[in-house]
Amino acid sequence: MGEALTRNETEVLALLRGSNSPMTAYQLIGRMHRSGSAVAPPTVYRALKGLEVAGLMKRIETLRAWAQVISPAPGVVAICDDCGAVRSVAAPSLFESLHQRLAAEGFAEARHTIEVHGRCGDCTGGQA
Amino acid sequence: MGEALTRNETEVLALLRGSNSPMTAYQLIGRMHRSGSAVAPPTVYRALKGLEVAGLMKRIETLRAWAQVISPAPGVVAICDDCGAVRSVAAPSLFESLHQRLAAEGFAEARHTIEVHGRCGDCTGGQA
DNA sequence: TGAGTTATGTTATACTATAACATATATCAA
DNA sequence: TTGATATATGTTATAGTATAACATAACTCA
Repeated sequence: MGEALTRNETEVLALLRGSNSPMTAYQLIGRMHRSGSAVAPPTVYRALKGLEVAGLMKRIETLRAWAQVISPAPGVVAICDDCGAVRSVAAPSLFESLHQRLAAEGFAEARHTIEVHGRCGDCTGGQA
Repeated sequence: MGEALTRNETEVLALLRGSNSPMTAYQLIGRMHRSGSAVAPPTVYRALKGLEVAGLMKRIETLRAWAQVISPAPGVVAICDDCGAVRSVAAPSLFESLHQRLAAEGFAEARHTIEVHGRCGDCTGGQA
């Protein structure tokens, strides 16, 4: 467990850590070019995949972009359409009730994607 | 309300109705070509957008494909990885608890995407 | 040494989606 | 009937996202 990251994975992770919001694969490629690593798409897609498997990143499906996420386990991804920030929020009871609901339909879950767009607390200034 | 569908929208909807599983935009284009309408991508993307606005279809983000959906309101999309079938399941209490959970974080929701992959009842043969 | 494995590099191409502009068709008021 | 407006469609080109396939390097360890 906890495999060491490769050189490319480390570089991609650092870029995403330094970004407040998700980046597309091609934004990452652009950044890497500017910083001297002239990588091709497969390089960054490989790194993204490795980081995803390691649980360090997620593809944000609704943005077709990639974000570093902290949360382990399945979480709810909250995406601020204002500042771009992405947070993964734990919600075990929610997943439990989702499980109940789907089991009632005879559906056996394997993988969840829950993304919510809106405005984060910082951007609403408190008035949700 | 209930605007009439355009010719292209009608054709795209008919194709999706006839399909058990979601189709990509380019699969739709291919089908339409074979049936005599030599449409270009913007044509089908426009139709898809119109149908989505009308609440008749959804883009399945995790599949990058489009599916006819019945359910009104926000629902949970259950996708069978075996047979490809997509169902939209109502789950009002789930959305309510999701709302509570996010409000507690100061997050003001605007739009949800909930997609669950797994195996449907037909494919598990009952044993979930 | 050399066989196996993992990471990387490289080229090309597939797949998904939209911009921008052109044309047609419908509606309706003057 | 004309023309103003709006809506639908067509057309060409291109942007943006992702992977296949093959080549090379580097590492490990029997």
